[in-house]
Amino acid sequence: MRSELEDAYGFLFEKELLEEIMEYGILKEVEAGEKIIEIGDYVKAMPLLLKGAVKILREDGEGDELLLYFLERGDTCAMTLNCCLGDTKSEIRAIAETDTSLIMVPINKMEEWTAKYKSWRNFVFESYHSRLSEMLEAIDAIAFLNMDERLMKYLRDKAKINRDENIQSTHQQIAYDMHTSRVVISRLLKKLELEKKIELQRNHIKVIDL
Amino acid sequence: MRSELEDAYGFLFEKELLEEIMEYGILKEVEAGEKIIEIGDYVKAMPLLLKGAVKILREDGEGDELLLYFLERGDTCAMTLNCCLGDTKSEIRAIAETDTSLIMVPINKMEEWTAKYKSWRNFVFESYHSRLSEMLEAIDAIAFLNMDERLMKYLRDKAKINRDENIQSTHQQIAYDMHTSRVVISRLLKKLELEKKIELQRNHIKVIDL
DNA sequence: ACTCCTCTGTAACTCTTGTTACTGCCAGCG
DNA sequence: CGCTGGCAGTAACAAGAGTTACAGAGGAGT
Repeated sequence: MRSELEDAYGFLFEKELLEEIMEYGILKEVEAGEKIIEIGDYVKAMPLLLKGAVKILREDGEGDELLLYFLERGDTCAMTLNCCLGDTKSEIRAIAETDTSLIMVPINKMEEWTAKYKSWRNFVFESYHSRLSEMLEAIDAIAFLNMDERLMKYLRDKAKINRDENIQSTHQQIAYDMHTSRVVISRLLKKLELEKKIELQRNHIKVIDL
Repeated sequence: MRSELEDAYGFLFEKELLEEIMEYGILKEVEAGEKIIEIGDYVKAMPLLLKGAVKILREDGEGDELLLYFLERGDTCAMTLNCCLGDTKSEIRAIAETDTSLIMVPINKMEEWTAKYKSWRNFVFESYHSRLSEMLEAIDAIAFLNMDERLMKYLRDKAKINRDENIQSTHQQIAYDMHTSRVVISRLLKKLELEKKIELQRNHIKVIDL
């Protein structure tokens, strides 16, 4: 845990802060696909990502989902931050995209560190900043792009986050993430293949035009 | 300025902080329709809303807009906050919805107060929280609602922010805010009128079903 | 090889939204 | 008074996305 923490956050935080994180944080390992936070959960700790990737989803009234963005090593969930401080329920769902390790930091420490460590304050602000930017990007995609462009963006993002141009997903899974239907995704994937931007195989998509 | 500041923020901030805001903040009055922040601007001060309302817009590549949310008295622009701290350009446009007064606080003070005043920290976090929530609401509207539902939500929001069920807008202005075309808005407004949810007159919409 | 189940491809149709084009209305102004 | 320009209503059509239905391909297990 120590070396992973230092790898991911060493250049950001002071030695004492790292020590405190080691002392009060709880290591949590999550497998790909496992749920980390559910909508409506009260969140009692804030996660710091050490390894892996997490996808953040929003849900509509009928239980259908929409992918907002991915988190990576060195990120934290600003939504959780919110919930911790405001003592409100989670408005999003977090699911491990790959096998993931994270450190759960109890809320009361957060308060303390915000007053005590400048580096922590900067981290928290920086984190909010990134998340707002990613929300804007999500809005741009939904509001300004057509489905085929959104799909291409989705595939690129996914390839990037997994560090692998080969994506192991079914069309149905993609459709869930993008809040549309399987048929639409199949149709557009075929179109993208004809445009030589991707290659299709069963349970497998290779992104060429990264 | 003092009484307005106390009205809007008195219950939030300590006396000393209010004094500091009075000392270092600059009062700015903006007329309805005037631009406050443009995309790409470097932001050197953070605004605290005393009076009026501000609309926050996002722009696509072609110069078309999309309304994200409104700010009211007691709000601040988390985006600006971001820009100040991160020294990055504004990613949004801010336009006065009504005649508005705001206090511009220089960035360097912000840093200082974050360390010094707990109430300021809470305010900043609370502000981020609200903005993230509003972004989520915006995403919900775009991703999950049909145009007619979005339009109704827009009209209700607008009536609320102006504290007036009578909206003085042309169909074209609404179309800009919602990133669609005038014809679509006219069509849907007519439909909403038939459903007795609104009443239409020239340059004027009355929201019945608030 | 056969079976079963999941995944993918495709056609045909509907619905919503966007586009183009034209008409008439109203207000302000010379 | 009539002209003009901005605004609103509407029709007709186009395009994109969602839906339903069905056929066939691929893989795992027997």
